[in-house]
Amino acid sequence: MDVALAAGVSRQTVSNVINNPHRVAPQTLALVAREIERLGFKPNRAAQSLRRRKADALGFQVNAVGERRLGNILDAFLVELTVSARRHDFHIVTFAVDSHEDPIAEYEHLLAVQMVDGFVLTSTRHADPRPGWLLANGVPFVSFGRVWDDPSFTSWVDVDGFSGVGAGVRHLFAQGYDRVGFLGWPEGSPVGDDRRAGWLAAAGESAAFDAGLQASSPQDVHAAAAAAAPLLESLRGGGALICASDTLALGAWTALRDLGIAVGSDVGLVGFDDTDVAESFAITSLRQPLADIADSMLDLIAHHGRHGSPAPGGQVLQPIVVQRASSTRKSRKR
Amino acid sequence: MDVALAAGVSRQTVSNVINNPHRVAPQTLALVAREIERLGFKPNRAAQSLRRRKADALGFQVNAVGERRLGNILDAFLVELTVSARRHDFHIVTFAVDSHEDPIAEYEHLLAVQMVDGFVLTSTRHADPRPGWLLANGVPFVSFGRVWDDPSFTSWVDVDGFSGVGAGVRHLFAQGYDRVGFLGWPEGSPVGDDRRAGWLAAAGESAAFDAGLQASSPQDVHAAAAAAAPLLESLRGGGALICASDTLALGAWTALRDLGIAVGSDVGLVGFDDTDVAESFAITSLRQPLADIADSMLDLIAHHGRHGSPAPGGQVLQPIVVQRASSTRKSRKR
DNA sequence: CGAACCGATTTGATCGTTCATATTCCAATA
DNA sequence: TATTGGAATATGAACGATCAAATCGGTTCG
Repeated sequence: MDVALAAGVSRQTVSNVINNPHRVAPQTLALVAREIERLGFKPNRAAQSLRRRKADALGFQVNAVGERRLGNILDAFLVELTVSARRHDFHIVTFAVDSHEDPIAEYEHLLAVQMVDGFVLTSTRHADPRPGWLLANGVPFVSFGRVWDDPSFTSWVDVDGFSGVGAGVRHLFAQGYDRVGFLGWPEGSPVGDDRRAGWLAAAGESAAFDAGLQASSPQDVHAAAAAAAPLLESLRGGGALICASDTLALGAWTALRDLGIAVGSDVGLVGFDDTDVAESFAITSLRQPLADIADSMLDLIAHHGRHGSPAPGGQVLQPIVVQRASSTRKSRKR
Repeated sequence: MDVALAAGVSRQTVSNVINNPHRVAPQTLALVAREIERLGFKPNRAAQSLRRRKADALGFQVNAVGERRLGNILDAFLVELTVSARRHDFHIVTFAVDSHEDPIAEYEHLLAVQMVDGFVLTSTRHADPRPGWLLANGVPFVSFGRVWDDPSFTSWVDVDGFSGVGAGVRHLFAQGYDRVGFLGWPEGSPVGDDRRAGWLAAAGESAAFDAGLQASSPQDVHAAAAAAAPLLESLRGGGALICASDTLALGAWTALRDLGIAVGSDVGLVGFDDTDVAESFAITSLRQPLADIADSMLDLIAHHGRHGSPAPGGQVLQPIVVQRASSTRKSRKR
């Protein structure tokens, strides 16, 4: 080792300077640290990885090809995750899984060749085989989004859809809209149902509550526009619509335009996720705190790595209202 | 080594079975291969990496946080790259660079610790320091998009914007639109200027060519709508507009709606990149062959890896017209 | 019949680090 | 003075693969 030679100490001492500074005499520490700095020494990851039997990397399954990206936060999430990972001394390795293939195989492979130590899961489906398999094999992982199937899985971080929509509804009332309708996904998706329940609870508190002011549509702009249109007709003149996603909100936005209803000043509109779609169309939305989410997730996984067992308890983070023109009642004239 | 024991051969023979099968006697080969299969043996990447001094991984710099993703193909590209990488025995490692930080430092770091062997560049800017540095240091890399600054950099794969727009223009004429205008970015961006030139060349061939039928706008839906509006007025009744990006096209789309002009049947519209935006709004667009691009890029980088020097010659791939409602003149009544 | 050759396989060293276990040195204690 | 203890540092082995060179059998040939 070059540094060892230059500093006149053994390789182990250099190793200790980096990994166990407290074991090294202050004077030696300073000397070696200076040489490390001077020579720009960086420990070789392959060698570390081989000896320590860990990769310092996490796998991240990217959306299958052809998957919808519009109004999807996962791409933005990957960026935040990458940024966070650096602080946690992890690297992120992407991988894809053929849809007609055993989804577990690639996870198994990456672990077997010691390419990654664990995984960051997203888009956990109903009856998803991954959490169970990972848990059974003692593989560290965290999921972005609750693993609704099984409450005993606790390695997750999620956003509070219920409270989030509630906050959105209260925001709309505070802006002076008198009724708030809801456009969600068809019943049956845990996330969607949670958000709908948030609307029911918050809007239900108002005097003018009408449980009929809701509609549902799949996650598609065109379909959402069609589903929203009749609802928007009845919200004309001071009502507002809150949606389970920005994509749905965008659908509603185009419907409003087609109906000749002024977005914001006549009918309020709020989306969910605060994707680029919301920003581009000036639609108020509920921002998922992606940076905090990524950070929490890596904390949880690092905990697992250190203690050998999953960290207890999932974490629910609060989204925040990002106000834009679509929920601004009136630009004040002066 | 377990397999060696089970097959009754030395570890080196097992290694040869995997890496140099021709050196092994057919009978031994079969025997060892069977044991490898049976025991599910996968060579440890850390050990390989240490010995061979290569990481079998490429770095991919993700968009800075806060970067526009709407109408951006890079997220989709990363997916294709990940898929392709697997075929080329590479892994993709994402990393981010703080905007106020030396952009080279992270590249240097990843190489120094032997986390990656090379890089896949995207979004090469004018006067980008990266290609020069990488070249000077003999680091394998490919760029998605020409490195316009310096024609001596040949490690790139790009899409032919000139021809692509030309194909779009011809498509529009074939559909029966009589004039084709252009909405592009402000002059000065090589990509944008290339696409504009493609319009000039193709539209210039038509009898009714009017060089005044163009406008420009930054890459933003709202701004694009404002810039497109006057142009669209003069294209009413059988004209068409081709745009330098889907984002611009989406702006034009909203402008058409606001002007009460029927998209497609009255005025044609074509975007570029074929992102989700185009699909969601039924806008005809020029599809970048991302899978082919990723494949070509990895071929180039693998070439560098094998031969120690950059592969000669950049590659230009052709985008193809994906027709949707926005450029369909009339749904045939029956 | 021995030398030379050849393909198939094995052996020893090595990549760069960390772990486990020495060793060294010096001060405090019996 | 000899003993013990502990902090600081050094040494040998190991992680799991590949490389380079050695060995082993068996042919071929002079």
